[in-house]
Amino acid sequence: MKSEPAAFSFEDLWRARRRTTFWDGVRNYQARNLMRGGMRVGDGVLFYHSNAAPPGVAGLAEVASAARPDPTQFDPEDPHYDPRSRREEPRWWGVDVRAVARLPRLLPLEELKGDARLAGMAVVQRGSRLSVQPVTPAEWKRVRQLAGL
DNA sequence: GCCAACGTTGGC
DNA sequence: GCCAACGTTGGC
Repeated sequence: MKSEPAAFSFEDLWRARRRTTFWDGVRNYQARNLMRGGMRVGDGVLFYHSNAAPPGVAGLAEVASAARPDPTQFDPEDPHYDPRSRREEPRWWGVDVRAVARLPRLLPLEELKGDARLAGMAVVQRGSRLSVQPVTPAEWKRVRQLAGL
């Protein structure tokens, strides 16, 4: 799951109450579908810093709730307000995410790209903009290994 | 700041 | 349903 650290970093999550936050603001159907249908409580999450110097995996987290409607879609004052959303049929969903482990070091995208075993990983593909991406068990293990865990 | 890649919108 | 225009993402 990607976040711009200037907006919300892994350290922000680590310091949050119960190290948990609701992952709101996702406005992409593919990413929504992954959160709503592709996640189970307890699933591992790679917390990725995008638009950062350097970009990369900043920490480990986990899915901490089932998906539920994102309240920001109904709030006209919120930048993620979506006037097309109706409460009877919410368009945008999110999950709770809980920080689980800091990494000994940030694992830069450049290293992910340089690792043959991660060649298929979504985040290393050219033009990969999706903010929520699936990670295979093998990729998960390899990332942990590279990060020094 | 640049710009390629991508998703969405809306005219037709 | 097509596709050009547009806005956004995100690496560099």
